[in-house]
Amino acid sequence: MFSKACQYGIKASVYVARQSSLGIRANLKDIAQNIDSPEAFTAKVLHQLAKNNLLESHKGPTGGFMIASAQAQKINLSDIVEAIDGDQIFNGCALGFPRCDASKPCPMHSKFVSIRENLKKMLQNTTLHQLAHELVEEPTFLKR
Amino acid sequence: MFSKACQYGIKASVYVARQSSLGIRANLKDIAQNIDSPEAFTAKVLHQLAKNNLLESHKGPTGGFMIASAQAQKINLSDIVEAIDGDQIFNGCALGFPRCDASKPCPMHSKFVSIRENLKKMLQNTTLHQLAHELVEEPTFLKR
DNA sequence: TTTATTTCTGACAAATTTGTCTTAAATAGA
DNA sequence: TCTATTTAAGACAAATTTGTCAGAAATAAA
Repeated sequence: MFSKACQYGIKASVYVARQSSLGIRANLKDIAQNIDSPEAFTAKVLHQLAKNNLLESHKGPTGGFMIASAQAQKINLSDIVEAIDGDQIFNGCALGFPRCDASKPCPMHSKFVSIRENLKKMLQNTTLHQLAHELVEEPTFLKR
Repeated sequence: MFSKACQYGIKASVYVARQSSLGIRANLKDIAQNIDSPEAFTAKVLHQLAKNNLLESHKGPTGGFMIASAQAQKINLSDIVEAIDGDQIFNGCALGFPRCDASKPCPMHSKFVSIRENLKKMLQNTTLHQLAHELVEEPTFLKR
């Protein structure tokens, strides 16, 4: 469904947002440990998110990553997913056709659109703030 | 969402079922041409489906692949997907955790379960016969 | 029985995704 | 200014998925 890069990206974003809300700037090592991901690979994902203005990065000692709470309320899961995996998941055909719509549907089209739309809506309606917040009030986990 | 192997598998199954309903046994070359897929790779996928009893294969001249209409009514899309991609799509966690449920949820869990269930139900409730049949009464396409 | 055709099988190759490593660039603090 | 720390960047490596090829096994038909 989502690539590993994307999964790491979501976990990292949730962790950074949560730390930020506590006034703590999270650095790479800290993030990777807390979401149980390979450090160097996670660095790339974080950089990708930073390039898309989905989080702030700061170099140097005391540096690290931040997402202001106000920002976290504006960022949807769909933004993160799209920044890393692209928009294939939102618009793509189940059978991989470059073009597939009601006027020239693949055999799965009519059954698949509503699934895809549900997923899209869920991702577009879920903010990063929500995920980070719910993590606090009723704990959800970022590592096993 | 689905691997390429799985997409080929679905397309091939639909094509074979359709040909079978016309009394025609489809061979590899014919299938690959009509679903616009690499021949050798498709052979592997077909073999995988045959191993799972989702279609019959016959060697030798006039050989090829078949799915009896009665069978096609019993085969669900979920059977095909599971035979090729496994059951990760039905039960897997959005963030990739090996275990993720209400008692120990990942941050996306509560939002994701209904999406996953919808997809599962759709695949379980759609028969191969349906897809192959709809292809006839209101054409859907297997290649572009 | 022989031949031609077709699926089966496994080794190999290419492409993509995932992951690692090293060096550069920035910067906070002594 | 100097040093230590941290992200940025890009080359490289491993793993997985996708795709190819060649020969074996089965079988229909002559």
